[in-house]
Amino acid sequence: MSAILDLAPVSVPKAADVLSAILREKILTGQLAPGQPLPNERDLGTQAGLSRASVREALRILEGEGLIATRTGRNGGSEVLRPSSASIEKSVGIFIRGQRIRLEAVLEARAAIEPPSARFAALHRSEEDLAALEQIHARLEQTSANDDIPGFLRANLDWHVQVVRASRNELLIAFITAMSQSVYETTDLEGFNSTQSRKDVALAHRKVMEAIAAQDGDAAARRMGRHVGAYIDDVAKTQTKQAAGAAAAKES
Amino acid sequence: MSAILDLAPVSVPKAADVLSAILREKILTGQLAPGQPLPNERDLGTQAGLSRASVREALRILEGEGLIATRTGRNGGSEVLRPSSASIEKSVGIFIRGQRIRLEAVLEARAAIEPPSARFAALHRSEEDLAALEQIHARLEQTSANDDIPGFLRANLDWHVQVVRASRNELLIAFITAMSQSVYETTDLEGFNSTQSRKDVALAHRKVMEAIAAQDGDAAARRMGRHVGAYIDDVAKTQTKQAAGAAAAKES
DNA sequence: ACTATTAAAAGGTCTGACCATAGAATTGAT
DNA sequence: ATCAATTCTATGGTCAGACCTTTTAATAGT
Repeated sequence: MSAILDLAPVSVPKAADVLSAILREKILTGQLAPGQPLPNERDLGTQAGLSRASVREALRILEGEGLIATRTGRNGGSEVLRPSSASIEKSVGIFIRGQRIRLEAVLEARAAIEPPSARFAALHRSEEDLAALEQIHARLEQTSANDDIPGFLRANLDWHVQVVRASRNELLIAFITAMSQSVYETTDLEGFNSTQSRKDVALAHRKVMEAIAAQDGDAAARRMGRHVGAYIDDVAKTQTKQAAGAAAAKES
Repeated sequence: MSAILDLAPVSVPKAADVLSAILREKILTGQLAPGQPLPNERDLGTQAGLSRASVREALRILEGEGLIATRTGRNGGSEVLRPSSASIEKSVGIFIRGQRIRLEAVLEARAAIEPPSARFAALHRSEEDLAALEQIHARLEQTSANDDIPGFLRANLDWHVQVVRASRNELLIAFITAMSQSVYETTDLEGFNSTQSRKDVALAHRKVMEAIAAQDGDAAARRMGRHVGAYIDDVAKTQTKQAAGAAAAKES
């Protein structure tokens, strides 16, 4: 007969996962500080009692998480990195593309984050933040005057990111940056075809900047809210028009 | 003599990166649909003209990005996954830990996202959403009555996540979920020691739920804003008290 | 028809070799 | 002594092939 042991399904973790988990923990707890070099792959294998192949898989995992960087050549090897928002941006980008998130949903999320961010920006902004905003705004007006639509879109997005930067909240910055990338890639440029619409954007930005400069959080949040709300409406209208256009074209 | 060719620094991408990029593109564009099996590693190597080691590194990268899953055994192999918010949660968690983001900053970001999310929730919520909220709320009151502080915290966080779920915005859901995990791990439980503070939380939740049920977006956003604002103040106070206590203990 | 055994197909791991790259060390001419 | 060209070497990148482990299909036996 056989005794019933009521064992939980025994997990068989892979060597590379175990090693990467150990190293990840050392990095995240600060035992391995940013800039510090890891032993070379052969030594790591010897120390861990693993083959070089397994060590390499572990390093690849950490590299994918943005925790280390690896260089070839003499004095090469793997170096510990400070985790940046880059991997958040990557995963958000994959999420948006993979889930086929609609542009309106991305804009909606952006619209949710930006007004409170503008409030924080008004409260926390430094003089450098204001200068950066002004510089981007100048670029916005320059590209607008030159009918450089892609440049205008770029400057527009950069301005919004910079507002959030001024909030000094690293998470909000990471989220906005991640979404901006996708917005840039999927935004239709036609919405900015008219000089008037570009002037409206510039004016709204100017009002928000004034509130931020004056450290008036309420006004900054309110004006930003109106601005992004109007923008979403515009996009919706443009897309409706396009859909109508497409339908008309189909009929002919 | 040697002609000047003005070459850009020629990039030497790694085999695994190239292969993973190709497969990633096929997955994200839908050429490889979720559920579909990839060829086995040996075949992939033959098809791509690469060694199995390189193929495995490529698969590991995709696995880390949550794009495929791999099983061992006969009928095993790699299968395409639908990208979920799991990898966003992972990268946000690493970011928070690695950058040593303060709890207040996480709460601040949450406080920024939740009021607009509550507004969307009021506009988009289904009956199922309301039922889910009620159920979590019941758990909150149950754990509160039992002085089950960890359970109360869990129910509390779950409720906030569920509100955002009702917003139907996948990105906001992903962000909130990601942050909640970190909040749960780092929140000090002392803030909920008093029966009164727990009752305050329950009451605030009730008010928000009423607004969401009534599809009153403005009220939902306003009430949620007050609730999370009060919560942040509480945390700040608790931490100040703790700091004072630590200082006093030091002096003695 | 059911159970136990065996076989096969897949991923997981290891070994050891060799290639490619980048910086260090050496050499040699001025 | 200095600088430029050359050679060397430490490191990651790649490959080939073997073997182990896990899972399930196929088979044999009752």
